[in-house]
Amino acid sequence: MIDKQSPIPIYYQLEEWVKHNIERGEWEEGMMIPSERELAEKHEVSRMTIRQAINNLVNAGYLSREKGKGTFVEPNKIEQPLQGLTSFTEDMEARGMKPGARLLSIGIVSATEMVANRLDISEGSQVFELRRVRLADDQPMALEATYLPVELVPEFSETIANHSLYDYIENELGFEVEKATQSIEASIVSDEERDVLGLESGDPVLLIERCTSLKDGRPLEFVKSVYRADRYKFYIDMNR
Amino acid sequence: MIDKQSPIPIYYQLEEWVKHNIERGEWEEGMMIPSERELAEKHEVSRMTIRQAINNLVNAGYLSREKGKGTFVEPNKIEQPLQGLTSFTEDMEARGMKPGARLLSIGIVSATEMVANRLDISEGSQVFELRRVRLADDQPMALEATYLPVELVPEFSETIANHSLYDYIENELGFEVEKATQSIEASIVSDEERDVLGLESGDPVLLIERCTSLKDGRPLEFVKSVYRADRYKFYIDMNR
DNA sequence: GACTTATAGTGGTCTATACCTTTATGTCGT
DNA sequence: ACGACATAAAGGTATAGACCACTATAAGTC
Repeated sequence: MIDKQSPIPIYYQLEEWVKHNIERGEWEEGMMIPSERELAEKHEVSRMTIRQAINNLVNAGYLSREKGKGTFVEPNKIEQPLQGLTSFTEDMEARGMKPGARLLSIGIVSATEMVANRLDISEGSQVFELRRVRLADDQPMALEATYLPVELVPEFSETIANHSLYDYIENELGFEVEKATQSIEASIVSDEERDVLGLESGDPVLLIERCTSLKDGRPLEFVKSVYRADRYKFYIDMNR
Repeated sequence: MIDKQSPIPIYYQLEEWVKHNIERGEWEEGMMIPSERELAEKHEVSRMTIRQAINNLVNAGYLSREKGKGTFVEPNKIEQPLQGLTSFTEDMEARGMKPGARLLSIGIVSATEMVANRLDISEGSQVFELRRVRLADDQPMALEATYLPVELVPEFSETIANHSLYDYIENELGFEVEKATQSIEASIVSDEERDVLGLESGDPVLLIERCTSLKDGRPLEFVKSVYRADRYKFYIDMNR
């Protein structure tokens, strides 16, 4: 179960073991897990070691502690990881709609001042540009322009663009997506956007900009979206 | 500096001391802080104790560790703690504007269907209603209506309303604010909102709804806001 | 029966120590 | 001058034990 000779830290092995118990339903939601002292004895490790494992799982939201009572399994962490960074596809599926896309253009362009600023590169650098109309249940939902520095994405095709960008980046390129900064504002649809979104002049839209960064801090992606306000509402959960 | 007799945990006192050093500029951004062993000796505590303090600060984003190198001060965490749940006041201050409010109405009303739903109470229940025009640098920024179940807020006055609601709830009433769910959408200003916000017909606005809950799950507050889109942009940071 | 008091079990804090890996630097031999 | 090796210092992991604060329960008292 736990291999003390392994180069993998014991506390990490314990984390995986606990998560396994939760995911396999061995330990049900709301249930009190064995006490730290019990677990320490069972695995023949120090209590501090089991505490380190539990600490990490509490921080990750799998468990919660209650002084004097015990440690308990928190409800459904299944969909929680999506809470933060979701792709359009994930977002639409969560809303029970069929996601889709219509390609407007794809290619390499010179970064405008705005794009260069957001991606922290020099103006005029080459960037991949991907412009799409995003569909929900085959109806236009948003107009989306994605920009990626060419250095980070050696090969880029339409095929890749239509699959999960995050999956491609994390699994194929081995980069770790760390965080994103979004800005959301309201506006009136512009003349160029109007027809492709199927709107009338004066209709409101939601402008969303997103900058995604890698774990090492390098900007990875800049996305500028224009959502139909009559069909899209942005939801966000926050903790104190 | 550190009081070992205090009921406040030593690691927490150390956290405050480190944060103090950072905020006072004693330890500059990017600088390596003294090693764990040095700090442990200086404060006459165990290395594990100083590590607990540093761990918490690393999780909070104040510091970062690099194995074999040292522990370093991360850049500007000044506005970061507000990342999650911010009041209008905190929000405006973070933007470098002077927050203010003009009271429109305050009192107890019967919950409409929408308010009752959000606060998880029966329709027609009594709720506190607080309607204000929110000002930034003395200019109208948003129209805000706040609803609170009467059971949770025994006494409520205009004075309290003008101070920090969260502080009042956490410190005076002893409730712990846990999380909030927000929805954000774009719209066109309505006729009733137009004049009080100083807008013209057809101007875009950002509609924000927020439901705040206590740690025990009970809904605490429902806020419906209408922000001027020309002055307000919503920012949100997310982690994967 | 109702209240108080002990008691055991829980997580929370803290110590002192040991040994590991990673990083940077200096020293020696060539 | 260059490379190989030793060394020091940093954070990372782990131990065994101690005591504290809080919670629930059982035992005792009125």
